[in-house]
Amino acid sequence: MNLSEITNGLNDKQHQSVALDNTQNALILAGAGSGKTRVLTHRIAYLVTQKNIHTDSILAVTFTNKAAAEMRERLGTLLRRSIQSMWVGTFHGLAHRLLRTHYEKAGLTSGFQILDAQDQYRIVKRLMKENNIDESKFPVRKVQWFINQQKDEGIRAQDVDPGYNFFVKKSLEVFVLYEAHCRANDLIDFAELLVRSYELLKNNAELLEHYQTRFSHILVDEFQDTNTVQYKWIQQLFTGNNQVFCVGDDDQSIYGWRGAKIENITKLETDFAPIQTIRLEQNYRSTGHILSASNALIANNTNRMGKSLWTDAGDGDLIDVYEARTETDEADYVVRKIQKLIKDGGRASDCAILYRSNAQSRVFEEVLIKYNVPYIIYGGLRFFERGEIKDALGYLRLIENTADNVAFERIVNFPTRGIGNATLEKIREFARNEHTNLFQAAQQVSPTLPTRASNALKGFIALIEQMVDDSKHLDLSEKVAHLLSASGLMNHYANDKTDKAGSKKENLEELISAAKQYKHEEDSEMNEVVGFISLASLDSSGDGNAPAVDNVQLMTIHSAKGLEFPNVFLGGLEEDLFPSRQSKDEPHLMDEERRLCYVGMTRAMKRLTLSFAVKRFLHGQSLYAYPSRFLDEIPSEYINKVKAKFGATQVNYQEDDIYNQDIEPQANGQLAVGAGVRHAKFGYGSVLNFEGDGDSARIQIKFKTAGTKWLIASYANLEFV
DNA sequence: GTTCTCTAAGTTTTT
DNA sequence: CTTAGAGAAC
Repeated sequence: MNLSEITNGLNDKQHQSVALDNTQNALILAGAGSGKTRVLTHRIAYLVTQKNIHTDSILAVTFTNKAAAEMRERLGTLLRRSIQSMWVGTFHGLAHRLLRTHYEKAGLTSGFQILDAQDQYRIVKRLMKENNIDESKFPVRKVQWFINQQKDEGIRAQDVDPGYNFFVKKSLEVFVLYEAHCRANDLIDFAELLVRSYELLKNNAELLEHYQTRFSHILVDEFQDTNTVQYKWIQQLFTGNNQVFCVGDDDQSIYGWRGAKIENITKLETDFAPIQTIRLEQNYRSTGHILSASNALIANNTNRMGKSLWTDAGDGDLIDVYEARTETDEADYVVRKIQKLIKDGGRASDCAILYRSNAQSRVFEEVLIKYNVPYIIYGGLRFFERGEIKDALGYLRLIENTADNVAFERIVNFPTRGIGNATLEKIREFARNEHTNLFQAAQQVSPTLPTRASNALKGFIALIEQMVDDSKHLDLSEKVAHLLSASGLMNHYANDKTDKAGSKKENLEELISAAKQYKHEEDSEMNEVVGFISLASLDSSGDGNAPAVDNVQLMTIHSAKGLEFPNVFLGGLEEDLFPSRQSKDEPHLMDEERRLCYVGMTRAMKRLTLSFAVKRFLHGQSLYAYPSRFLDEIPSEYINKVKAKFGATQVNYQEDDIYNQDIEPQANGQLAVGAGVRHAKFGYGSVLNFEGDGDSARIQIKFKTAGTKWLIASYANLEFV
């Protein structure tokens, strides 16, 4: 591969960044839509092909799994060679890898488990209860928050100065208990992954030196989102004999609430000196008005590093600002506009609806269903975070490692089998006194219990032992399938009357196929089951498969970062919602809200629509709201104001008459969007959406009486009418 | 010990 | 509007 292949189509600044001398540290201040990912991947390609840097010597860190996957893919096609051995991943993913490889030196056993936010919450809550700390005075969530905040700063419990703040004092008590509990049980929460791997290298000079020598080139994406520990992690690997290449944009820092420090970008210039700073300011994404409006908005922030984006793409359309009467009116306007775009030849997937908080998605969802517009929601409750999935994984974890106490607690009495709190408390006490795990404690305690409890517990122990035995020779997906039926989970959810749509059962079936699709890396530090379980904790999205059908995309602005769409609808621009109420009192929080708005607006390529509702139903009550201050900060010359005429949204719309809709039906044989179907239990309905074909197809159907559901073709037994 | 019903409290963003 | 928790009835 020659140089021109790599630098082809890059502008001057991009070219300069990519082809910097390989002994040079660099900070690339890359504005929204300035080709940041491109520069990063081409830089790696340049190093590998032009400077003969081995792929093993490259460490590339991103913030999200999505970004890491994208980078891997782009590099694969660009380099046309295996990048297997290259360390590309998220901070958390790479830290995890370090800990798995050197678990002993990190003070862990090979079976250590990752705690997700929910697991952590449960543990903090139980510790507080056991130690009589009043939850009403010290909310669990706040204490959990406090603990994570310290850890994001790299601060251990013993290093916290309680001062005279009573809340801090109490939280610190819990922090101490929590740390002891995690150490005793081999538990690693998200923040701990980073702190522990940082300490691992700090305390093992040879190990640190090994990685310092190995990684001659360290590349970091989204540098403005790094927190203190992440910064120290990078700094520690840097010796001056290797090079860093950091890409970031201070105007897009939106994770301050999670401990991210924008200042880290400025600190780079001293801590990694000499470092060359290059600004990428040409925007290739948005048209002129959108860009000017975004520039004007962000100019209201203080302490910017300074940067002004420009484009030669022309002015484009004005930004529509819609004044809705209510949140339903807002959604109605947005969805009908999307329908019109589709009718005029646009694609649904070219449209994105963005919002500040997840709760706002519901109204949009309802209206999209009403108008039969296919959609997909990102975020919200993620696949691997669903209760039924965590139950199943609990069994998988316990079978893999009976010492897994978190898993034990979760499933010992689920589905219910007569093991109550009284019994559990005895098991816990025994485990504490004898320094053993809960499963072993249960084995010891069971004969001493009253008959009923004893039998119940013995039954559970036998069940797990049997499952361990049975699944020895099964592969991963067979294991999952087996445990679902043997544990009684599948049966439980199949008979669950509260699960009206049967979606929990479907999710469990989905878990089997997720296990089937899981690709385990041969040279991994983990076995297949542990690898799968870790994936479930670290990559909560779970939806690896892209939507097969053309869908409108709904997500929070946070999850839209790094993405772009031809048509963006940004809703809920009201004071106290966006900017959020919690950010009002603190100028630096307000600045972050503004950056968030800036990120949202700069996702748009061709058309941007902003909207706000005069009256909004939120938190169970209707409130009148003022338009967001951000709207006032956009000069009126870029804006086209749209207002609801009274009655304008009263459409002559018939529930069942999907043929009156503005949607082009998509078809795959008999299976077609809009096709009428009959289901034995749910009755008549029409197809809204589908993925895949044949028996494995998943079909979304709006039933006349039973609501909207996703069904699997092979189970649903549909009759086309 | 389990299940049902009622009340109260909390609601930004995510690896 | 949701969800978690308490209390009562089985």
